[in-house]
Amino acid sequence: MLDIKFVRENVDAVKETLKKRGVELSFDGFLGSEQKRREILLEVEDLRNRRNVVSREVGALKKDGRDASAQMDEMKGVGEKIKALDEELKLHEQQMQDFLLNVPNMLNESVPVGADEDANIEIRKWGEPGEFDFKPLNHWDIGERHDIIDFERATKIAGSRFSLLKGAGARLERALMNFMLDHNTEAGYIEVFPPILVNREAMTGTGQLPKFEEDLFRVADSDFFLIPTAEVPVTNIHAGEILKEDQLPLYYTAYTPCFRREAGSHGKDTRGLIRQHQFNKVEMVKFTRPEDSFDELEKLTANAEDILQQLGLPYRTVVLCSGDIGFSASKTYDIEVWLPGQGKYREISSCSNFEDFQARRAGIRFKREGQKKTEFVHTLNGSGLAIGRTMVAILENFQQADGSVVIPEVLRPYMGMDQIG
RNA sequence: GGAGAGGUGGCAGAGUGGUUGAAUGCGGCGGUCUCGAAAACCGUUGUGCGUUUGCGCGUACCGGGGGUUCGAAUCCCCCCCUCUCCGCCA
Repeated sequence: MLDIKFVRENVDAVKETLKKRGVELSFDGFLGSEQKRREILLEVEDLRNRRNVVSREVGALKKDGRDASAQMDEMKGVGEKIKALDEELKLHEQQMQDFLLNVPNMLNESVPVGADEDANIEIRKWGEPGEFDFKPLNHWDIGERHDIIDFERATKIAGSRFSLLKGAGARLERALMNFMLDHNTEAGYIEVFPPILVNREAMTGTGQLPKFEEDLFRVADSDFFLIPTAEVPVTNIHAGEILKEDQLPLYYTAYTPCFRREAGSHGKDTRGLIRQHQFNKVEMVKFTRPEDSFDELEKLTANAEDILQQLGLPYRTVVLCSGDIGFSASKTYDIEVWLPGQGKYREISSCSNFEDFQARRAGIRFKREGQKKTEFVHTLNGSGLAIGRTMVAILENFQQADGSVVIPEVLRPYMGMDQIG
């Protein structure tokens, strides 16, 4: 959420950002309503003040055993008046809130302007796509061949966009999970295991609600939602808290399953593990001081990249353009891993700085040493990494002519084997 | 699911209609003392919003919402949550 004062004083800049993002949003009534809100507030607080003063008088008079009926009569109608104004005020405040909750974050000036992912800019590349002297298979073919991924039975159990991992496949999933958590823990992240069902408030705090409810699974007859990413419960760990400056920066890492409706992606990635309703991910979340957040974004991204380097998977890093970046983010790097089966780079991690956008929604603040006033922290998060897609990358990149798949060195202690097949 | 208890400041814990933003203790911060520290003593210590160049002032907040009243942490109604016991259960 943007600061209402900021929006009031920077309407043109906000409109410019909306344009860059390709978002249509009407400001009609916003400024007038905001003006009106403050006028009413002034009036109603004045009335309250009067009531408080007179009521105190009444108390003093009665204590002395004197008559206070004149004062009491004077205040008779004031309560009603306050109530009426309060109602009007609430209406305006609700309008402000509804509006602000649907305004996306401002963009960092380094974000390239563009309509869609074609305008994203590659800023780094690591490793070279391997040469194969045979036609590399898709991961689903490899999975089938070794009987480690079973899509048919998963469909029977749940439906499309679900998968059943078996044997070395299930083992690889678990190995990746543990390897990533260990990696991040060594990098200074605190491991947590949060609830994966969260309430509406938490979803609003990180920005999934109210705008993107159709992307989420909601549990029937309750107001619980299945998390689409660990970002939601982990960022909300400190919702409504005031942290001390010396607690920052705060790093967390969490493995969780993630659940997404994929409502708008019919026909995309219908085969394989790339786009699932349920997938596993290890996530990193940071809480930082405002002045540190962009340095921390670089470090966060580097940390995610390091996982790919240790696994020996070629990747490139792109900075998302204004039309492709998410609602809550100020700046985002996507890390894309090379997939020989598809012959292209695919997103495997998304690392974002949200600045104070989520912190304002969720009420995550901190106080500087010796300072009285509180400030919003900056929040960041990034995948480290999406586990299913990492499995895809390993199967496709390390497949051999004989059909076997070589397990990366760093995973072998976790896998208990050197190769699959 | 059944029965009961309870939700007050960072924590513990008073407060049942009139300067109570809230006693007291602990913790935190500042100071006195000390070579230094501990102890002791003194002082200080919530957040949001509005307003003001600033000091400040005003207002709201004692789980949430509504009601009674000149006035509510205190009375009434509804809701939520937590805890204990029983039942069930990984």
